[in-house]
Amino acid sequence: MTTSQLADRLAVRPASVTAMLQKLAAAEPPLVEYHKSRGARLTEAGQRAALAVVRCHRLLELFLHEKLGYAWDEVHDEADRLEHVVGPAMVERLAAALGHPARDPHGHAIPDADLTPIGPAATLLSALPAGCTAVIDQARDDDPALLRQMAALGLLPGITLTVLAEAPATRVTLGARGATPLELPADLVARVAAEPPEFSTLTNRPSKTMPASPFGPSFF
Amino acid sequence: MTTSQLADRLAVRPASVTAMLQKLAAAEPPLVEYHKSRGARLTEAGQRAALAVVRCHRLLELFLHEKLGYAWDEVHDEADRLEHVVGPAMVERLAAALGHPARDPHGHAIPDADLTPIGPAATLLSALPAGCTAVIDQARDDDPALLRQMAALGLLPGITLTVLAEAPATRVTLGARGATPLELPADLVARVAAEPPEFSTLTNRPSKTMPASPFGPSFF
DNA sequence: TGGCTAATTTAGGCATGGCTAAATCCAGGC
DNA sequence: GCCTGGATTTAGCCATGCCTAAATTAGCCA
Repeated sequence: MTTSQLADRLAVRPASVTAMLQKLAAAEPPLVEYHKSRGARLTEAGQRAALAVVRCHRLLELFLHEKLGYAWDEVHDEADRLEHVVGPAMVERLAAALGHPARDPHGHAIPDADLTPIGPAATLLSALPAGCTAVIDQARDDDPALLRQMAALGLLPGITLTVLAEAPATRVTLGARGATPLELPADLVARVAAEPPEFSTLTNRPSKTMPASPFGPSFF
Repeated sequence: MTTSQLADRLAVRPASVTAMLQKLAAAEPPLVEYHKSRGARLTEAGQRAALAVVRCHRLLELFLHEKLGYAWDEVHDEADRLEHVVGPAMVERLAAALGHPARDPHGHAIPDADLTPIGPAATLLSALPAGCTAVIDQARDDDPALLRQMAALGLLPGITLTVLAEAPATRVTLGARGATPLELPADLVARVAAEPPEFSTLTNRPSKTMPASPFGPSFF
């Protein structure tokens, strides 16, 4: 990662990134390996620290959705604030209370307690060739409007779709066959990933109901 | 409240208190009414802000105990960190998930959603006259050792006790009558409050089991 | 009323994590 | 091999919330 890539992602000035990278590289143990004017990369320790935060964030998202009845487009911001103060003990209690889940409400893998690195994401819808059949795997969690749009279209993790055309616009059919074709917006197909049915661990498990949790929180 | 009283309670230097009081008094709306060199007092808005934090803190404590299986002496610190980042929506969802409870695990009243001020606490055990029968009402939540000691003695909110003697040490019997007398440490009786049975809303409701939650979290 | 002591406030620092502006670096084009 | 422009780093500020040390205030007693 270069300094400016990080600055863009974090919506922060490059100078601030430089300062923070220097600090993280000087930490004990160092969390990044930093080569002046040349970019930085996570160390082993840095990757574990990052995975711990990701684990916490995703468990919180699932908790807010499953146990408190939040809609799947509302959980990200709350989790973002909570993730930095939730202690390790609470993370594990949350995991236990949720049954040590493998995925958050958006389909993202939840790192296990050992902080094993998680594999690469599935393929973006925008990269699927026409004729291809795939299972929705995950969607970015930081754009509520995207998530609401997906819910409205019935485009949820676990749903199977078939690509009819990729240009000029992505046209797909949902479900098995014969359903009415949908035209998917370009910004959507660039931020939703899918997998071949034979790879998906979500197939035919159309997630209780990501959007609004109409049944209410599970412990009422 | 004077500056030094606040400094003591907050374990902070008086100079820091002065600075913060000036800031809170200058806030819009002002949260404290501050008279230079003369002390400060909460404004209406300040009291509401404080009650909102207390409500959040106590709901979190109850949540951690009831839903995540924390022991009652472990919840305070976690709640202290969480209370400042939990948003208003989550507070109300927690309240709903817990059934809009009136008390936290230590017996403290939870302010309602309207932030109605809560009444004065019950009487300290140390102030009960010999011969008096009372129901344990609440205990300070910020001292895990005290809470563990109470649990070990069976001194839980809702438990009825009778004071046999107040000096030189407080001796009590727990439960109805005839039980073996207990001698209570001075630091304990100064931090646990009780009420006359006819005032208590906890009578004969010896709280499922404050200490360890042996049945595990309620939604397993 | 003067003065003394304790309480309080002011003045000036430190660390965090952001910022801008200015210097420096470096890679590609000539 | 230079030179130039974008990327990067440095230098120097700002706000927060805490600190210490010094000045000030206030209340009490003679």
